[in-house]
Amino acid sequence: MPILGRRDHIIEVAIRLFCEHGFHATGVDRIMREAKVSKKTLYNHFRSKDELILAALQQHDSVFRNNFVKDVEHLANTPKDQLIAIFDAAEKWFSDQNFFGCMFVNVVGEYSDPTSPMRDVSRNFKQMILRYIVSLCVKAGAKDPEKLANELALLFEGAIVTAQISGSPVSAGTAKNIAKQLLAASLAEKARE
Amino acid sequence: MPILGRRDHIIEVAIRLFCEHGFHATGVDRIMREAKVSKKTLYNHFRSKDELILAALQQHDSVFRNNFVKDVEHLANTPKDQLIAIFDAAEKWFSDQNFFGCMFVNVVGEYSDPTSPMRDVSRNFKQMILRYIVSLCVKAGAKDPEKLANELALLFEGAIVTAQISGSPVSAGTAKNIAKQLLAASLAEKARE
DNA sequence: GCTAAAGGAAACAGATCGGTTTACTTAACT
DNA sequence: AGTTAAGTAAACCGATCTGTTTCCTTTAGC
Repeated sequence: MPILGRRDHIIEVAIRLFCEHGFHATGVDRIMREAKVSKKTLYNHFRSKDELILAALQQHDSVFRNNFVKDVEHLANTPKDQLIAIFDAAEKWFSDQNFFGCMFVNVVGEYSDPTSPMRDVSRNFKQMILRYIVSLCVKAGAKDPEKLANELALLFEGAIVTAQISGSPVSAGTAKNIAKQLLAASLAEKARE
Repeated sequence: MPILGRRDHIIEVAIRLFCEHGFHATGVDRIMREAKVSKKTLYNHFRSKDELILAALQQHDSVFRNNFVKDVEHLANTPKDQLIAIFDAAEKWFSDQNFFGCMFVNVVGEYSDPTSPMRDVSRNFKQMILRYIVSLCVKAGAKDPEKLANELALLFEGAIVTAQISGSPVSAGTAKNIAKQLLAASLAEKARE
């Protein structure tokens, strides 16, 4: 296996284990065993477990972003419809056998120090999602795009956690329903100007 | 210290540490050290760490429920206003120095086995919150109380996680704003009958 | 074909994990 | 006053944790 592929493979395995079992509960021994890689190789690519955690979070950030945006764009064509399609993509995500909630929410539950780099990555991820929703709100012609985007992001967050705890994807539909109302109200207000 | 007081004291310390640092990261040594209790005493009251975790979750369940309902009832008098006051109580909660998100969300991030007793406790907690909101919706005269309650519970969840990650309590206001719209719409639909 | 980097397996280190046991002390009840 | 239950501090257990090191094999480039 090529060198860069090996590093990515370790990260991929680590993401899966961190998502399913958490960060403190996942030891490096298990990661190297499941990645079929020696401990020396693992520590050759990552200086510490914390660095591997950070690399996993950053990788998951970009992979999730790409997949999610792609999903939304395949599910709807106009910005207005895409704002709603966010929750269809969410439902698909929640229905996956390997859905264990949001990795960035889970990591924040294990590292509470606000100066921790893990929390930085989590905050950045959520801000990235928010910026994406803001851009759709602007293109859709919302009255107050920032406000609407914050509301939709909060709905998204609520749907994720509710699905994680209940074990059911129906929360996506609940959130979608509210989103439709908020979007319609925002567009109507704009039209009334 | 009386015997029952000692057990409760251990649980109280455990709850604080589990909330701040997570479950796997908090060792029994640290709990006994901060509770100023010997290891023998701790294992005399709890057969294992898992049993202590469960006891902590159950205790937090009832304490949180009592405090939260009391807060809501002090903040508003009518069921309709109390449904909105949920988010004022939430803002107060988020502003606390010792706010580390919802203990039941955090525990689910560390124990993914759906048959785990920790997840049972979490599901039960969220259902208890939902039933409370349903009862308020019924008393408020909502058109579809179950539906509205599910929506408000999802908003509540979203506000909690958003506050936890962002470190700001403003998400409570965002959720409150949406809640007002949903409640008004539900009551208006009912009146139109 | 030789050199050098990289990987694998496994031993090792020191700390910490959950949990048990021992020896001694405290406090309460008849 | 003497018994008993419950406490403490600390040693101890085996397992596991993150991280390092050793020794040997593979592989790739010149």
